[in-house]
Amino acid sequence: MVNTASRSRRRAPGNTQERILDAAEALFARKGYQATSVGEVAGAVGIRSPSLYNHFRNKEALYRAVLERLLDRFAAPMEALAHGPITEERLLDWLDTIVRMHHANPNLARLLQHAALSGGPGTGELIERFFRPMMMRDPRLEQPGLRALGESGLQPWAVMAFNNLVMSYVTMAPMYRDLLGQDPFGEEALERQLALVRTLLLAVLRFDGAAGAGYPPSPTPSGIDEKR
Amino acid sequence: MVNTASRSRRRAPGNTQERILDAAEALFARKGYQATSVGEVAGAVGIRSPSLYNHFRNKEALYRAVLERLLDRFAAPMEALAHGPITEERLLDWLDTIVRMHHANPNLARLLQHAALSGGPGTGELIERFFRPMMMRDPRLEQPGLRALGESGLQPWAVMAFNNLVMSYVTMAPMYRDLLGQDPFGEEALERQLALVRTLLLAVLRFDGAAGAGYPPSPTPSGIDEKR
DNA sequence: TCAAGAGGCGCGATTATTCACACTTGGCCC
DNA sequence: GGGCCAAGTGTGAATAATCGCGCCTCTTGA
Repeated sequence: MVNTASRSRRRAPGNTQERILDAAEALFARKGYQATSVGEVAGAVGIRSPSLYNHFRNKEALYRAVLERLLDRFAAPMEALAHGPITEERLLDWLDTIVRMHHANPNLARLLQHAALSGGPGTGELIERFFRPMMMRDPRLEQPGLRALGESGLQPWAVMAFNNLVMSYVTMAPMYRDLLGQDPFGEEALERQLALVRTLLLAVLRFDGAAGAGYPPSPTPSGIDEKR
Repeated sequence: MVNTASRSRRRAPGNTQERILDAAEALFARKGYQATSVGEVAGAVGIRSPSLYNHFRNKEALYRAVLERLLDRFAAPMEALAHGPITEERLLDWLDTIVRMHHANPNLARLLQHAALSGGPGTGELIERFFRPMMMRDPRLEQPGLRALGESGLQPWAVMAFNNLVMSYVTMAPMYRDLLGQDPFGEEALERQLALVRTLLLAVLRFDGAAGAGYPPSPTPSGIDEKR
């Protein structure tokens, strides 16, 4: 479908727009929206910043394009989990899928984390499009253990917890790199993270009544400085 | 000369240095090191940026002072957990404590998250002083379920997971504020988070064999307990 | 009277963005 | 083929704003 008949001269090795998006994604993910300069992005691509404006109206448009591309990448696999009854093994599948997605492409989690901390353009849409769908109280919880979850009103909290668990692995990984003595994004680490997360889910499901409000109102260990 | 305009009493409640630290902490926590300008900090305090240099040598020194103060606040309660044998209920206490600490003062978690994503001054020290101590393979695991954890080499991974879980609650909370229909930093939310996290820990401890050996897609080729 | 601390001024660098301009193309007419 | 133009994509120079930060003066509480 793509012609690209003649080999480009010394001009553009590939689609510049795509290369800008790649570079911008990496930089926005690492430094956030504000701390990333368009000159930096341009430099990473190998052009000067004014040239970048031939492809994107401004910095914000570039950022939104990056977001859009990332959300699209995640949309399809998530959609697949959206139909049919929810069983234990389907929950495991869901976990498995998002762990692998974030592992294979950590930048969405990083951008979401930046947005959660600092805000920035499009944060509202981000919430609506990425978080809202997975937080809606789901009437499809059919198994007894799962139904308890849904009816106790705990479901969104549990979803949040597991989602945080998965995303923070990606966003905090650099901190643990040395401590673990293993590349957090290697194959072996992925398997370990998968096993751990799966174990947690199974454990909490089996635990059952767990969800119930039957928890002692916290013993309050030692003094914790409140804000003055 | 004439432009006096006669400001209000310039005697502030506490000394200016403290107020600068407060403002800087809030801003660094929200926007990160690079994206925060000293003018912004000064503005929040109610002074001009050159005045700020009467109290801190430069931006980096200010940032490090903020870090220092935060680490100090967390040091004492953490220290309390550092001695004696580790039992199930002591683990629960530990979780309880750090959840409450982060809840009462979310800024350390936010700064750590920024540092994990973008680096910045003092990131190395942050790792050594905050993460290293809690990641060291602990010989004090005495209960059978816990011993399995330690000997399987899974301990650091489990610690990381629970720490991530607690910290990401703080750093991601803004995203969920609307979705949960509740202030994530209110009293009620704290209790809920405490119950959830405690349930998770108990569940995974009870789950036992949890170590992961029994999981199909996780071969776990053994022998990872080596430390680099 | 004195020093701590606040503010005005300003330098040099960097920011996002615009503009005028060069060059390389593919397509079209002759 | 050659001539020609429009579109696309690159550039350096220039804009105004903001950045971190040093210098120097003035106010103020002790």
